[in-house]
Amino acid sequence: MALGKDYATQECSIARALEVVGERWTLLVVRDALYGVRRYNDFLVHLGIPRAVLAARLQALTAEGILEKRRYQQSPPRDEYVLTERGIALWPTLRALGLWGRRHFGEAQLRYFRHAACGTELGPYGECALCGTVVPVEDVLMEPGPGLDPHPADPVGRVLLKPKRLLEPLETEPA
Amino acid sequence: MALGKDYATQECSIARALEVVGERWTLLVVRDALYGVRRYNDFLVHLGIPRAVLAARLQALTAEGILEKRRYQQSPPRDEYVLTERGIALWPTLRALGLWGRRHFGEAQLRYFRHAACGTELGPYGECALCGTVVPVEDVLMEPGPGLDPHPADPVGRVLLKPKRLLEPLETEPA
DNA sequence: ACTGAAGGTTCGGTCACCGAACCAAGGTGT
DNA sequence: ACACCTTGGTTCGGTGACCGAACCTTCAGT
Repeated sequence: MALGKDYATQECSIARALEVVGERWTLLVVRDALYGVRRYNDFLVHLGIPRAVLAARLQALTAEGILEKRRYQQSPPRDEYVLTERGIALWPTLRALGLWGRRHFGEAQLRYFRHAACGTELGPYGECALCGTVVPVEDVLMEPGPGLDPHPADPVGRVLLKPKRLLEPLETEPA
Repeated sequence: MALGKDYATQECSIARALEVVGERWTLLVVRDALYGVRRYNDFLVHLGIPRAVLAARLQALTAEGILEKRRYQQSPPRDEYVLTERGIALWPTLRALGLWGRRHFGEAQLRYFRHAACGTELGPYGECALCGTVVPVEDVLMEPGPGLDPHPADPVGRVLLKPKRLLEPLETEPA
């Protein structure tokens, strides 16, 4: 966990995973990256995370091969953080966690996740019941649900109100 | 998260879930509970967790309705902590997290999870390919794999070397 | 009365997290 | 040329979570 003490005595893949993504904020950064957030400032305003913590998480996730830092313009030099295959592979975990949270602690449907090809809402394991396949992350269409605040304070939240595919980068909005 | 600051600005089931199970050690306690650990001392020696932290986690998980504290003998009064339905529902999350951890950071197979009825190893979503059904947690048989240390230092680890079903309580071994 | 096991609580130290302030590089406006 | 803005950070002091170790309580057995 890169915390004071690791889970040294644990011989367990779950503990290994938590060492990497178990710290505070880490999974929410990955979630935002799945939603298409790529830039430091967008993570910052959407998560409400302290700047220093965000910088540390981005660096750690990059070091672990979950995010990749990529120059997207030369002048002025700007980098974005994009999920690697290893990071994308966290989608089933986040999906399971989100379903559990909604079922047991939240009532309202905040977002729908559909198979982009046919519009069918995904099953609990990210599968499309109609097509009978597990839907690849980039073919998942995310739409706002009835429980979602229609007027979020932060601009990133507003951009995320529009239906879009996972991983598809945020359209940078005009200031 | 019951941490200094919660994920207040997040309107998201994942954030809600992490508020409940996102703290250090929490998911490992739930994992152990799935493995059949029920008693304070067994959690303690198996996790190597500080006593105060364990007490806090058990209390918080009980308050959230994930564990249930249950008197299992009157004299001396002894309580055990058992997963509720809400706690058992975390199995898919832990399964996904464990698979991710093994695939991306650990090599060896530490434990097998099989459908007790037919012996088939579970698929990524806890389904039995042979029977074509999602296997209920209590029908999952856990067996040690080749990567697991055959002589763990702690007694609970030794008991967990024996194949057993999830949720089935540990056989208390003689001192 | 003494000992031991189970299940905690207390305590002082360290380290992660917090918000706010500051910094730097590269445009942009005037 | 100069001020100012945007982006992406780093630094800093304060708070609180986590750490190991020690201590405490209840009850059983002898």
